[in-house]
Formats: sequence, structure tokens, C-alpha cells
Amino acid sequence: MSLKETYKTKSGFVYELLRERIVAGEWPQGTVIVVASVARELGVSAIPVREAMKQLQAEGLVELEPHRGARVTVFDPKKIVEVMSIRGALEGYAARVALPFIDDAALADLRRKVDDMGTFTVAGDTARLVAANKEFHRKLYSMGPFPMLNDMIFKLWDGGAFSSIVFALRPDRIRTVYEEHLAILAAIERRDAEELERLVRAHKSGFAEALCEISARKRLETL
Amino acid sequence: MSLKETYKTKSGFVYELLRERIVAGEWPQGTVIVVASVARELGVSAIPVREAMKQLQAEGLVELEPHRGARVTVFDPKKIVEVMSIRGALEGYAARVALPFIDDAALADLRRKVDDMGTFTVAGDTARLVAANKEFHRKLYSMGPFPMLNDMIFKLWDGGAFSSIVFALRPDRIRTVYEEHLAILAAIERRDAEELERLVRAHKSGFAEALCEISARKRLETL
DNA sequence: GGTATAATATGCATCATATATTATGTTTTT
DNA sequence: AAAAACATAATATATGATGCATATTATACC
Repeated sequence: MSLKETYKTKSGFVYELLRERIVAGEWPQGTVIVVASVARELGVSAIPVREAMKQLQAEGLVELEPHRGARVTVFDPKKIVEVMSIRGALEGYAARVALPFIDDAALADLRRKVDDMGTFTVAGDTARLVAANKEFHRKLYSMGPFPMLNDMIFKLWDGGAFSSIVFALRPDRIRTVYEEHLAILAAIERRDAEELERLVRAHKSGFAEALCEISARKRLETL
Repeated sequence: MSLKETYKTKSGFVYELLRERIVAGEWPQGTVIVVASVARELGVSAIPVREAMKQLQAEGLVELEPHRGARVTVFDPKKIVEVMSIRGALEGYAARVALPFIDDAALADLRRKVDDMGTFTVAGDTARLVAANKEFHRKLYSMGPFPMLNDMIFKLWDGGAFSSIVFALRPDRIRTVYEEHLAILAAIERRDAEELERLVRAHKSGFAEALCEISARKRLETL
């Protein structure tokens, strides 16, 4: 990860690093970010850090209050439903437009990933299940003709990694998710674009509902 | 527009200003932006300008190449279709989820805006027609429960203002657009969410197709 | 035509300033 | 006199200006 060799600018280097920390949950929601501290830690001046922050803000990962400072964006239940609903619309459409480009090889790949999910489901390995889930969707959408659409989807996806907490607190969802993916795969095989879009959208809605139910029980403060 | 009174930071001031210039077409696609020049012109240092650029980059309005500089993003036909398709998905969904919140007052407002569009259509006043069109959609979506969704839509909307050029080069579209809005309004009155989403999405697709047809004839270099 | 050099613009660090928050002391009110 | 409200000073931090280093591009020279 040496700066000089991998990145062209320090600004870009800091951006990637901070992004990784936030997405990985190393810096949880609400963490205040002090520019000077980060700069000192990384051995750069404040300038590149501030520029990175501006990008992260535009991406929605941090919130920037003039003259007050920055903190990692806090997701309240309302915002979670919002993001999940938008993802439902985007991902449903992405699946629909990708469908005509799914050839036999891609279909086999998707089927294998669902098989993996089945394995991890019975094994109770939620970490790998979450990863396989993301891989499935990434593969599916990546076959489509709109790379910008994929970027938007996975920016939102990285914006809040709620999968783990849902599976932890609602283990019943694990099987549900697996079954939903079976249905999605079946729709792909049937080349049923309408149904595919509906299923993917419902898939996200289910997630949003589970998250709401959880946050009603618990205030999500540990996320 | 005095800086001190309206804006809290110079960075924010520069951001708004540059954004306005790009969106309004004052700086057309491909315009190279020299940080030092902008700074000199606005009477600020390079720092706020650079930070504004980073935000505009994250928003997709400018493209930033390390050590090379910045230019206003160029939209090729492929990218136009992409943006319009994504907008179709987002706006269709936005209309659908807004529908339950459309009360009589909002409906009357929407109907009046479509009437305006009718007036401007027969008058051939495309400038006002474009404005009324945007107002119609803004009003419609703003009734919905997802402000973040609206932000995404109108960020994309501002990203490329193609309406004028379409009407200029394909005058037949003027009447089509008006009729499509009549159909959309009818679907709202019938409270038909499914059909509403379909119509809004088709509305954008029609636009994308017209743009493609235009760019096939003309290389869009004057946009 | 390839290489060296000059010109231009970006990228970054240091230093200075403005702003918000916290702490402290003072005044006012009950 | 005690408590609350207000004003003021102190600190921390974000924001911004200046100056320099570095990368890229163009030009000239061999």
C-alpha cells in the first residue's frame, strides 16, 4: 500500500483509505473525524485530507458541517428504508436490463454463487453468505449495459453495510434470502424480465422491513 | 450574491457558482478548467477552488485527471442513453411512491402545470416548456417520502440539460411530450401506480431515443 | 525523429486567520 | 444570597493564503 507506487496523488490515497475504514466499519456511524489528527497519522498535510473529505461528503459517507467538522454519516431507520427502497428501484432495473446479456456461462456462474449461498446458509457462515450475496448481485448487474448504474448501486451498497446485523438479529432472514435468490435465478432462467425486476425489488423491500423491525426493538446504537 | 452574507465558506461559494455555470451551459462540455484562473477571477486562493472541484467530480459534472487538470464532463450518446435510462428507473419509482401522497391540492397544481405546458406548446415557447416540464416533475416527486431519491434524480437532471436541444432538433417531440404528460396525469387521477411508473419510465426512454437519433445525424458538437 | 529543456499547471506543506465551542466570570432576577 | 441568564475570554479546529515542489506538455535543439 505504499503511497508512491500505488497512488498518483496523496488526496486519492487518503480518500481510498478513509473510505475503506468507513465501509469496513472500523469507523462506526457518528465517529467524528478531526482533519489534523488524520493528517498527522498518515504523515501528510491537512490539504489532501480535506479534499478527500469533500469527496466522501458528496458520496454521502460523511457529513460536513461548516466550521464544525466532519462525522461519519449516521443512518437512522428512516434513512435506511430510503436507501433500501432506492436500491430496490435501481437494482430491479439493473437486473432487468442485464437479463438479455446473461449468456450460458454467466448463468452457470450465477447458479454456482447461489449454490455457495446455500452451503453457507446451512453452515451458518453469515460472513461468507454476505460476501457471496454481494458477488451474486455484482455479477448479475455487471452483465448489463450501464456501468454508471452499477457504480450508483454499489456506492449505495457500501454506504451502509447492514447485512451482517440483519442476519445476526433476524436469523430467520438467512433462509428467506436464500429462497429469494432461488426465485430470482428461476426468473432469469425463464427470461422473465418483468418478474425478475419485481423479485429483486421485493428482495430489498424485505431487507428494509427487517431492518425497521430490528431498529424498533433496538436502537441500532451498536451498529 | 455577496459571499459573506449568503455562504458560510468560500469553498461552498465557489462550488455553487461553478455548478451553476456548468448546469446553465455557460461552460459547455469539454471546457478545461484552470484552477488558478478561476481563483484569480473570483478573488480567492486555489484551495477553495480545488475543494469545489473535488465535489463536482464526485457529482460527475467535471472529470479530474491527476496532474493533468479538469474539464467539464463530455456526454457522448452512450452516456446520454445511460443517464436517461437510470432516470427512467428512478423517476418511475419516485412517481409510484409519491402517488399515495398526492392530495387534491397537489393534483390541482400538477394539472395547472400541464395546462401551462399545453399553452407553451401551442405558443412554441420551448424555454418555458422545458421549465414547466421540470416543475411538473419536481412537484410530483417532492410529494413522495424519499428526499434522497429526489436529490439523486435532479443531480442527474442537472448533469445534462438536453431538453432544449431535443426540442430544437426534433420539434415533433414537443407535442409528444405534452401528450405523455396528459397520460401521466390521467394515471395519477386513476391512482394507477403500476401504469404511472410504466408511463414515466417510457417518457424518459422516448427522450433517450430521440437524443440517439439526433446524435446519429449530428455529432452533438454544438451542445 | 529523439532527447533535452523550458513553460505551465497541478499537488502539497507551512503558516495565518476566522469561526464555533467550551469555560469562566459577571450581571440580573427571583 | 442562590440560581439562572448573559456576556466575555480561551481553546480547539476548520478554513484559507502564500510559496514551493513535481508532474505534464510543448518547444527547441541536436
